[in-house]
Amino acid sequence: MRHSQRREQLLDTAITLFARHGYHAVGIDTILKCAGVSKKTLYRHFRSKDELILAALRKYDGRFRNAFMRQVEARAAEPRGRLLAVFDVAADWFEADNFYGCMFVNAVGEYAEAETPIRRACRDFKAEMRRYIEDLCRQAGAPEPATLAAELALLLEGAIVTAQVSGQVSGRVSGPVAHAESGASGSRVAESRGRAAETAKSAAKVLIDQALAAGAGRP
Amino acid sequence: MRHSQRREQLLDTAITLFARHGYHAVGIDTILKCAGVSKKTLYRHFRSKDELILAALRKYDGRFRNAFMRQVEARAAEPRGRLLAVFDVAADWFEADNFYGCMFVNAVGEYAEAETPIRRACRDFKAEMRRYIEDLCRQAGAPEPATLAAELALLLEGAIVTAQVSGQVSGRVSGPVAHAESGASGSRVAESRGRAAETAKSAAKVLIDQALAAGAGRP
DNA sequence: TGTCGTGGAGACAGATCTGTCTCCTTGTCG
DNA sequence: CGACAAGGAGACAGATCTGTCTCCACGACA
Repeated sequence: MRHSQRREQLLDTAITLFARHGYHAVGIDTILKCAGVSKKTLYRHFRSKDELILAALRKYDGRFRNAFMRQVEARAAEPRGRLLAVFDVAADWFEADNFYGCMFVNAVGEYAEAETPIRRACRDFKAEMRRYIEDLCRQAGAPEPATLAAELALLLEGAIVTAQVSGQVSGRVSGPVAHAESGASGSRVAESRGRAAETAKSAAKVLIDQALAAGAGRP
Repeated sequence: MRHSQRREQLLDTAITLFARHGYHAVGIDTILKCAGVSKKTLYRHFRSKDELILAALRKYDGRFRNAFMRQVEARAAEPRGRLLAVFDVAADWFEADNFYGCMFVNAVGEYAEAETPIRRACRDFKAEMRRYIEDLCRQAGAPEPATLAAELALLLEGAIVTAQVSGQVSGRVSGPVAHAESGASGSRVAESRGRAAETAKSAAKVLIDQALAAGAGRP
């Protein structure tokens, strides 16, 4: 395996484990075992666990935003349609098995103290997402794209958290003991989480229409 | 000190520390030292750390919801005014020094796996908050109080997370080293976090008015 | 005054964590 | 073929974590 391949393997494993279990809860040894990489290799690429976390967040940032935007653009061609498609893409995300909320929000929850690079990475991610929504708002002709974008971003953020907290856990991952009611519960779980996205979408529609109407009524 | 006083002292300390640093990051010994209580006493009251966390969340749940509702009701008498006051109360909360986001959301981030009592406590908290908002929506005469409440709850949730992630850290707590720019930065921080609440409030106004207008136009 | 429950202080076990270091294998390139 | 860098496996140090246990002080009450 090539030098850089190991690095990516390490980061991918770290992303998966941190997303699922949290940051403090996942030890270095666990990541190493899952990635099939030795400790020496890890510390050759990253100076410390914090640096690994930071690199993982950065990689996830790029990958997530890229996929998100591509999916939004695949779903609709018009700016207004794309603004609404944001919430459809979110619904798909929520219904995935490996949905554990927003990695960045969870990271800030664990690294709240002080102004660490980890916090900065999280702020940057949210700012970029907001900027993308703002671009869509501007293309849609909103008179105050920044304001509308801030409102829609709030709805999206709220939907993510609500889907994370309210949705039951997937169950599939919890171990060898099968739950009694785990028959069709998977899809029921997905449905309950997807509802947050639907609610956000219907609220977004109201806000978008109101903003665009206000823009149209102006000289 | 009385038996039950020690228990409450323990819980209050735990709430403060968990909120600020997270759950895995705070060890038992730290809580004991801050609370001025011995290890024996802790394990007399709680079987394990998880049980302490659960008890802390439950106590915080009651205290927070109580204070929140009292403040909302002190700010406005009419149901519609109270729905909006929710976001003013949130703004005050965000601007407090000891604001570190929602304890429950952070808890779910760290205990995502499996269906633990901790997860359940978090879900219950969010459900109760939503129910309170739904009651206000019903009193305000919304034709579909559950739908409007879900939308407003999403906005509130989004504002909490956004205030937590986007807002700089307070600084005051970070140690003996004073930051160079810590002169009036405290209020600037509070202002940046309060903006999320303002955005949510203006969006809420649109959603509420639209819902109430739809209700008035119906037989 | 003697007894008993409560709690403080902390030693201790056993596990786990991060980060370093050694020993050995493997693959690559001159 | 020979040198050398990369990596695997894992021992190790030192810290920290949870949870149990002992020893002792103190106060309430018969």
